[in-house]
Amino acid sequence: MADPEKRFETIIQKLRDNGHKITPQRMAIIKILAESKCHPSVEDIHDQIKNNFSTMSLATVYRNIVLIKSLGEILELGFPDGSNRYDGNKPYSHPHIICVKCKKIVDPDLDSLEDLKNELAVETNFKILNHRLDFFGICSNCMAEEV
Amino acid sequence: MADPEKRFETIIQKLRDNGHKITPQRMAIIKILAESKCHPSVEDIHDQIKNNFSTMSLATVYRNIVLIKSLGEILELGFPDGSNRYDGNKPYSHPHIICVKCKKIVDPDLDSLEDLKNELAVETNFKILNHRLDFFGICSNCMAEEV
DNA sequence: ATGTTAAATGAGAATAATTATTATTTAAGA
DNA sequence: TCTTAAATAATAATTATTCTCATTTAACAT
Repeated sequence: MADPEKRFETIIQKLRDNGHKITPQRMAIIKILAESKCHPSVEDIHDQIKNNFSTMSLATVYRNIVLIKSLGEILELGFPDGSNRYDGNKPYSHPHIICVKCKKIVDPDLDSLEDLKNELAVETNFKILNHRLDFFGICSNCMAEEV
Repeated sequence: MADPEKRFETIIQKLRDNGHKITPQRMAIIKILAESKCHPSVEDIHDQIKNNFSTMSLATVYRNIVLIKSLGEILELGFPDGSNRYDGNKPYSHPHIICVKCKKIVDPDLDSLEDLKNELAVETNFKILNHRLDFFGICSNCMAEEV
């Protein structure tokens, strides 16, 4: 996991470089995205900020996510049930493993992913650009709780 | 790819076994899902059937997909832009590689996927149940077209 | 410091995809 | 053929996201 402070600064700088203003609302959103505890949803972000910023609009969260995504600084994870989750800490393709019980999301390091990509490139002749790899299972904690 | 005829029969039989009626609309939907050319969307299915069945309702397509999904006979692929695609031919987790130019979806055979799963299980201590693996890239055809 | 201006925001309306409702139709077994 | 619960068509309701527009404000110049 990258240092949230550094990620925050990186995103802010990128916005500055592209001529965008740094507003308090924007900073609050980026602070949460830079940390990306548990890959928050738009609602999560909005709820969290509303505690300090009672007038924070949902539209502002959406707008900022679109903007920062267009700069390549957040990764969007869409799920079939329509829930979108965001990761501003590691904004590039990487595998996840998700506990179907407690919904925890873990980022594993998988050395053999390179082998898989090589096999894929050879077999399909595609030029591979990025990926979305999610595994679903039950974490050791939830497994222990099962009787 | 499984034989679409066989897949059709399998799904129909499973519906019968669970006490569901076999209507013409239902059969038309299942016929398309059993083949799953290019993993159709709800709209694709509806449009295709409307040619023969002018009164076919969108809601019926949605309802049948929910039902057949609950019986484990179709795989739902949700994408971040909100588009959901369906595969009733191979209704279990399997990797895809998707051309970002022509949107073609290919199902590769990846022997090294087992190694990856093993590495993952060891590293995370999760009990792995299923997965969603999508690679995005450019197919050889589209690559050739680039100047 | 103050003024200027284009960008950003808040609030609510608009949109689009999906789900629910209800009256009507129909598949399947008696 | 009859009966009945399930399925359908049409449309209303719902929900997540995007748009609109009046207002505010960050950033820059003076």
